[in-house]
Amino acid sequence: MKTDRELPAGLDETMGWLIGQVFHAHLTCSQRALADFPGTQRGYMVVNAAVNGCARNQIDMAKQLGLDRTVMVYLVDQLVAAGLVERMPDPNDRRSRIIVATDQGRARLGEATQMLRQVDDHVLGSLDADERQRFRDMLQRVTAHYLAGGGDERDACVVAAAAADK
Amino acid sequence: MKTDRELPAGLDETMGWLIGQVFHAHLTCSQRALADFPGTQRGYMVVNAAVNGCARNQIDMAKQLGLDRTVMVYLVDQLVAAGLVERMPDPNDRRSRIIVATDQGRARLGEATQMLRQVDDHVLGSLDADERQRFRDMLQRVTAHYLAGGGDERDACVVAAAAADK
DNA sequence: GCAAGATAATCTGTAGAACAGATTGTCTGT
DNA sequence: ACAGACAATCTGTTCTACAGATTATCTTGC
Repeated sequence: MKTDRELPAGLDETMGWLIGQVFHAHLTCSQRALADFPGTQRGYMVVNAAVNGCARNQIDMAKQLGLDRTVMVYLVDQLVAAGLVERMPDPNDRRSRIIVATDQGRARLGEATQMLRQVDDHVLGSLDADERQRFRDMLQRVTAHYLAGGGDERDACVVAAAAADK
Repeated sequence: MKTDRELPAGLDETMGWLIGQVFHAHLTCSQRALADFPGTQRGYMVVNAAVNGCARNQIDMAKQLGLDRTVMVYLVDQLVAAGLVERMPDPNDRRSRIIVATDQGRARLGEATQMLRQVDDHVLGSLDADERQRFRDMLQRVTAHYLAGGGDERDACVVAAAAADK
């Protein structure tokens, strides 16, 4: 009754398409959930990183989050304007600005995190609790493995190898 | 020795970030694999759909693949120029063009599919064969569930519900 | 102590993609 | 035959990411 729209023939076996669909589903859904959060998903990431305090400065944070340094500028601008974070001058290096979360930022982050949890439950609605845990676990391992391998850099050789045997 | 780059604190629990990382990993890797495939991933999707012949015309195919109709135009343009597909006039409706794959298109699709399989193996390298199968299965179920629910449309209510209890 | 190079943040300009809207040719129903 | 709908295309606008230059600051070598 619901499955009048089926998976496109052939594509349902394509891993890239499947991942893309799930990504898109989660993206659009969380986009709405974070609609009035400055910078939406990326803003959330920055505030989260600020709360955890695991970055020495803007560029360092940008690298950790996989953002462009120039994007970071107006992203932090928005968050500062909304009062969620502050640019603290680094006493040890006057070039650097340390991004610290305000109390309000901490509070908004908590709310947003709860809403995102509901998004997770919605998007992964067809998996039971046990499967969800396994799914998350697999994602973590794949991500860790990818980042450990240096991100994009190593991919080239794989492609070269694949192109070789033709 | 490899894990000098760890998962950012806090974010590693965020489902959206994890999915995004895996998506990005697969995207960039398959982008290189399909570098000389006209239209890269999207071109691949179109040729695949053309081979399966499950679309009545361009717009229908665009809908099935989740592409914009105007994007479809220059995407098919590229593929025609490369000789992978042809725009056949629909004898029943002269407005429509049926997208059919050429022999060359079929061949290139086969090659590309093989390369993408190697990309899958590379990106999911940290999962064993059994886990990979379960992972793909979960993705299929989540995607089917999402598409069956009408894609984006239904998401709004979830967000509304989440926003309500504050 | 100071010139030379590196680095953090910012600003500017540009290239590319996505999308809305108008246009042309065609179909369908009355 | 005429009005409205639809397929494909074209045009123009908007938005975003990114490269490159700029300014202020730090570090190093002499």
